[in-house]
Amino acid sequence: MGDEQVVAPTKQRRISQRGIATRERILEAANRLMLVRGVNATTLDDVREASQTSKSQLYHHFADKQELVRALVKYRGALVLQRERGGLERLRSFSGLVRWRNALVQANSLNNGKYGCGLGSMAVELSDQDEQARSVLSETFASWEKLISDGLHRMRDSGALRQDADPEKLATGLMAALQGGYLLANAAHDVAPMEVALDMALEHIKSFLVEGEQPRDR
Amino acid sequence: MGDEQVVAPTKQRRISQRGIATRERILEAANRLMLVRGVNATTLDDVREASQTSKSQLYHHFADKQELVRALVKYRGALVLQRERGGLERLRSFSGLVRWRNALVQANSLNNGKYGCGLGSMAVELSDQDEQARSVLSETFASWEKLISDGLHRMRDSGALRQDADPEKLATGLMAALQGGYLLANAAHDVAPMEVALDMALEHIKSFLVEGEQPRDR
DNA sequence: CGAGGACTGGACCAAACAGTCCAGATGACC
DNA sequence: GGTCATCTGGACTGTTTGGTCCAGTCCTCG
Repeated sequence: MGDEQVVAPTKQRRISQRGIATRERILEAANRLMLVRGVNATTLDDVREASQTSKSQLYHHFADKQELVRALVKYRGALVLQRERGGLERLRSFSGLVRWRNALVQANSLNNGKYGCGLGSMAVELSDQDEQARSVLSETFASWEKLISDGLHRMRDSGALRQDADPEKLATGLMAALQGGYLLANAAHDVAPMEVALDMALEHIKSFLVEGEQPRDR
Repeated sequence: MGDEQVVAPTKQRRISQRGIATRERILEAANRLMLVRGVNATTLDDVREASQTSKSQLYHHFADKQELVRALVKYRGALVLQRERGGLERLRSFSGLVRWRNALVQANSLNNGKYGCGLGSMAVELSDQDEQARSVLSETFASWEKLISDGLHRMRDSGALRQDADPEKLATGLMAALQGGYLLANAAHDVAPMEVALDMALEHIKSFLVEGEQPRDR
């Protein structure tokens, strides 16, 4: 993580390395600020100051605030999917799911549950305000769920999961538990509800494990 | 429902019926607008116009926007708890839980999943912005969960639920599934994810039902 | 029925905000 | 190394926003 160029510029005009770097710097600052303050409570002057840029740079790289927000939606989506791909694309066993859970819980407990999920909070704030942003967010959630359901499919194919398990529904349930967990943890400033929620979802998946089957990987 | 005076005025100065009515009208308008646009995206002029009041009335009844928002948090909290008390305080069986689920799903499907939960969306928007609002929201969620866990306690006491079931954790999990379901349904503009999430949580509770026990009420 | 506080209408204000503009610096390509 | 588009600094603008003010009306209670 960190330096990769996660989102390509939109327009097909010539673009310099310096330009790319500035654009990235703006997005990175917007990402940081809007995660803690929320999208609507963050002003362009906040972003300008935090990114050490000027008004003209903001408007050179983004048509207006809405475009910046939409770019941020894609930016965050790419970051989350990249991170989650790392934790999920080799998922083949229940214990892998537990490790994935632990990583999320640990990350969230570092801020005592604050801030919630970067995608979830944007979804709440933007869904009824920017149809295009909502649509991208919805697709991102779908991709995220697919990473999970692909893993569950692998588990089912390998015989770890029963044939009557429905990977898509299990993945949706797990994602809802995760998002609801983030939300409650944020309201409580305590990671505990997120743990309970994820454990419920994992317990539910566990109930579809083939009886007596033992986890196979390390 | 509709006309009950849900939230009492805060200050202990004399207050007339007309004043109460105006205050209520402002809160009702703020409630309506901020549900669809979000708190930060709704201006006081929006509220003033929608409530057919004037600037001076807004500031006569509320110190500033933050106070209005905090009053709204309590107002919505009282409304939700009132509604939920109706659906949950007589909860004694699993089928009662299913009826409760159906009511929520049906209500949400009327707007194709849009808008989400009035409390959940405020929690996301305000938790990192207004500590006092966060605290009230957190307590409201706790009260809501208690309505559920009280019902589960009754089920456990009556022998419907196994002794090793933990009503508090089950309630938290169910609440997380509900909130996550609202969030995903809002992003997808489709109630389906909420159904899947609630069904997962209900299935989980079901796994704690006493074997062979039949639902007893009508 | 009079006095004083609750309540209201709406003009007004200062600050914050998104967005514009242009002159100049930088970089890429011939 | 000349040319032209990309990129940048920052002053500027028009509007929106939260918030103030005051004159006047309504209501309550003695």
